[in-house]
Amino acid sequence: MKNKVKIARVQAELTQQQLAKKTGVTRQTISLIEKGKYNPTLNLCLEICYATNQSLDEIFWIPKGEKDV
Amino acid sequence: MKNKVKIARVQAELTQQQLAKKTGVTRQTISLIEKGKYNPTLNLCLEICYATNQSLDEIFWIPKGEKDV
DNA sequence: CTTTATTGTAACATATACATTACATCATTC
DNA sequence: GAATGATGTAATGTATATGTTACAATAAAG
Repeated sequence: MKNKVKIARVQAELTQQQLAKKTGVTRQTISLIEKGKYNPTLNLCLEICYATNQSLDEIFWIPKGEKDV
Repeated sequence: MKNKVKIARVQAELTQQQLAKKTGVTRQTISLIEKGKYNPTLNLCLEICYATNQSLDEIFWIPKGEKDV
């Protein structure tokens, strides 16, 4: 699960704690998602986009074939 | 959970059954997602995109403020 | 060198995404 | 008018996303 959450978060100048609060989850959840250790739900993906002012494609898109490499 | 999975599926000329097979889930899961009755994981969203040749933003984006209306 | 902020991660609990089986409805087709 | 394909949905089970609590490591700050 390669994604760009950490990049988006840093660009938005948020800590994991702050992003967690804005998105309604815990800091641990943000940490694990950044580390690629699990597979967030669409709702949470959208909340992360709103909090960082980016789109789903910008943060979460993975080209076909690059996903489970 | 408003999304455009059904529109994308019909444009790709797939039945629920065929889309389910391509994405590795059951027909019931596809049906419930189309009906907005739950909140798919990012992995499954990506599989649906690949199977229908569309992007995350095209199928799953919801503008801030329109989500939990 | 203690304090504080940020991040990683482990153990255990809970909520929910998804599977399985099954049955119903509605078209179409033979 | 039985048979078949497409879809909706309900009951129950399993896997996993997420919460809670807690501890460790690092770096900056005082």
